Amino acid sequence: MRANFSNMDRFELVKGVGQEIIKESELKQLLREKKHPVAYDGFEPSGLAHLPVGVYRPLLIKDLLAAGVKVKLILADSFAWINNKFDGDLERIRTAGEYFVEVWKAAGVDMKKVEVIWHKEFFDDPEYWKKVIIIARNHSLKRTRRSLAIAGRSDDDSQSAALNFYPSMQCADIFHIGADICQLGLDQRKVNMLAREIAEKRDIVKQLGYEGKGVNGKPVIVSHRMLMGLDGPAGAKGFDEDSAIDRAISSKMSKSIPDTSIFVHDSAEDIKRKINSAFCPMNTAKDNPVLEYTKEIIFRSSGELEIKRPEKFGGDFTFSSYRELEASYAGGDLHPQDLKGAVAREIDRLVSPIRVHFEKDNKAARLYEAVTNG
RNA sequence: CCCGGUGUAGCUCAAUUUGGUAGAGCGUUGGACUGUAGAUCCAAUGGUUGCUGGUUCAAAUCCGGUCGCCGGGACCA
Repeated sequence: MRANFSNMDRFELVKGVGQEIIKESELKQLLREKKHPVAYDGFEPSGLAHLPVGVYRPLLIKDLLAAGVKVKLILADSFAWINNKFDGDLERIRTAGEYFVEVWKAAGVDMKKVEVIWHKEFFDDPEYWKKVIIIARNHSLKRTRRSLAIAGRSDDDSQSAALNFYPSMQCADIFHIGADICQLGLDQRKVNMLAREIAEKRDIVKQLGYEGKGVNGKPVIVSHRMLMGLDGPAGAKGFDEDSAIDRAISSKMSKSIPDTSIFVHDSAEDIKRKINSAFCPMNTAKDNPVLEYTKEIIFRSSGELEIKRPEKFGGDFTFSSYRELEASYAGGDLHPQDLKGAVAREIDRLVSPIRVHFEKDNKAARLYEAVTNG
């Protein structure tokens, strides 16, 4: 990897990670001002690692690291506990968290450069709770409910009251770790926006100990894309007022729907079968999950893609950029079935080291076992 | 703790009033059509009716008990 990136290169790298950036001008400024700004991502340990978490996120982390960004990863064990994951058993939640760390190691992330934070540490810190309350004091209950972005608005009232702590806590995380960049999924944008709004008050920023962080005491938001499920775009489910964002979130690949997800433990045959049955309209680049994986995963990881196909369909061909491939596909020169073959092969190439690690390594196998039976 | 509602196929629900061993849509699988998928058409797959005891020739249905979920209320010295 090259050692000296220009600020413009660094900007392009970070920009490439985000589907939405609030705001680009601030990101530019941040990268100018700080050689090693802090970005954070966090999530609740639960279930098995699928493509977005097990393969895509590691690729994004690598890009951030390459841009000189310091990456902090919050394993939201206490959030999972509040949410009653694993029957509220913190030990099992922690095991699930360790499993994910193991996934990223196997995916080739240099975990020495990534700071892993267990949220439970904050949970036990009175200073953290002070920040949670300061944030809660500075926005309305209505705003908190809006930030939750729970699908199916009609039964919002029957949700656990504990969920109301989420937004204030998640915001507090940002200030508590002094994150310059909120690098979470697009589905988390509302909470990040809330943090920006709260950060507009100077005295609050001071109380939260966030002075000098972000840009002018405000965090920059770099929301990464939600990879689509294998079955393609879904209708809007009410996650956001913006219909495009709503659809993007509604269409995301979900761990809880195994048939539309690829997991890092899937065999080459599984992957082939799943990709082959994926939604993939001919000549159409928009809302096409297979093309999305091609762009976001394959080209992000290797920079070229070889298509193998019978002579009668044009013979083998190697694309050296996504742009080139998309044009060919949109023009009808590249057939979906030929693309699928190549995509399945390349996804397996990325998944197989992880899959094998969890089969061969004793510690990893034990974690996998524990999460599977959890 | 009390009152009410509810529990039926993987999912959403019907059949309970007038007992006769369960249906639909969606999903899943296969086929047709496309050199992929989807859409469309055809076919198949689907359930110890929460659990338990009883009444009856016969119980998803009636009666008792029990468990889970949802809503409301009471208690708050």
